[in-house]
Amino acid sequence: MDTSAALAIFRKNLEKYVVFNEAEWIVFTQHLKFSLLKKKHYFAEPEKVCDKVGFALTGSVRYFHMKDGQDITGYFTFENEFVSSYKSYLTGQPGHIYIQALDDCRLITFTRNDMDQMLNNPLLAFKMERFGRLVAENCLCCYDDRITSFITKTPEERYLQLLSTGKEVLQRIPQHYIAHYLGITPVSLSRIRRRVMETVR
Amino acid sequence: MDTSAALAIFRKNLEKYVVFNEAEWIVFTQHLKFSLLKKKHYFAEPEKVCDKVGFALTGSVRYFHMKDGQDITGYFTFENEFVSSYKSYLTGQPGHIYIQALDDCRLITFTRNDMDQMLNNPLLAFKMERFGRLVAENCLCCYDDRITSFITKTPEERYLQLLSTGKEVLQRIPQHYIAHYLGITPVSLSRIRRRVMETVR
DNA sequence: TCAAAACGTTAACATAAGATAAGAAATAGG
DNA sequence: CCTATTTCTTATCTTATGTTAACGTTTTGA
Repeated sequence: MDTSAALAIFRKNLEKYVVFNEAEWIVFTQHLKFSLLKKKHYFAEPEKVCDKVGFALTGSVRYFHMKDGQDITGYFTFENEFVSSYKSYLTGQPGHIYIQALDDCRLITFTRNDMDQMLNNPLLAFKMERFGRLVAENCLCCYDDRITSFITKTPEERYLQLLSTGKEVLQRIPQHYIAHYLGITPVSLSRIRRRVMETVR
Repeated sequence: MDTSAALAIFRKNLEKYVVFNEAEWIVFTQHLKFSLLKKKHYFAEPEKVCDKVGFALTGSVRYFHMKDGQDITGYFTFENEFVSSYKSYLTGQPGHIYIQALDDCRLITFTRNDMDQMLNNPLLAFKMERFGRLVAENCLCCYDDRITSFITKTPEERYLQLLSTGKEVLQRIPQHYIAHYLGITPVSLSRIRRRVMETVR
């Protein structure tokens, strides 16, 4: 995949938020950088400000916390999705999470500074405000669903919900990471799976 | 509190997002309505599209789900905060939650239609895009913290965290509502409180 | 003011989850 | 290809939570 093909894919994926005309796209792309995040390397780390957003052309990442020396996975993103310690990016404050590549990731990135420049560039400002709004709003809806599932569902129900939404993309993810994503221990998820299997039978 | 005093308070509270000049403010306020939501009445209900956002001048509201005939509280907001079934407002799809007044609430409201008009009004569009973005981003940070607490903390730790953030405003809220907000049952919260008391002693 | 409803605690019991450890299976990486 | 690591399951034990019900207290609303 060459640079222009990658940009075309990125542009296509942005269309659910905003559509750039040619002039805008030229300026926008001047703020983009390509990078490779190799497997097990970190996109973000605690105590550090995450001043950038990435878009994964290929590869996937894992978001995790460290608590009492234990690594607790909170989220994943996959190809054609954004990657960032979003809260840190937004606030400019140090984040609390690790973001680690599960595979080699080909990324398109822009920094907070780039975004601020674009927000101050009359040619792009309006569209970037809208872009930022729509991304945040979209993200908010996902967060809302997730909080609701913690409030109203049991771990078993959350697991069944995850199965039913059938993100086959989760197939690749080790099960103990998924357990923490569901708010339980790997051992507990293993038991839930057995329970579910026996019930279905 | 008369109308102009109420508007002044609203304006002041919006300043953490955007600052309106006089011309903008005049247009903006033309889209606002005042209303009274009486105690126990609903601002939003499941199956209905919530097409508006409120700002509570006075009063507080409770957000809850119904599951198997049981009422499960997910959130609260208080005076000088926004009220909305935000996801429903954003998507235009029917919501899943009840929003019920805990006290009589004096509200300033605007509809989604009003917002869309303002987003299409050159005088206001840019500022409203930014407003929408900053509100969503701010909300996102709160949601992020909450999800993190479900992933990384025990119910007891979540309760202690809630105490320490010392929102005295929660003092007014019945404890069984807070239990569900923390993702546990009222009986369990009562036991946690006893445990904590005994430990402190 | 008074009866009804809501609220918080406690108890008893059943169930599920956490912690730890062990072992088998799958995977990774040289 | 082979070893080291990772991953998943299972077992045991402990602890926390859910469920239900009872009781006393407080609050509400007519």
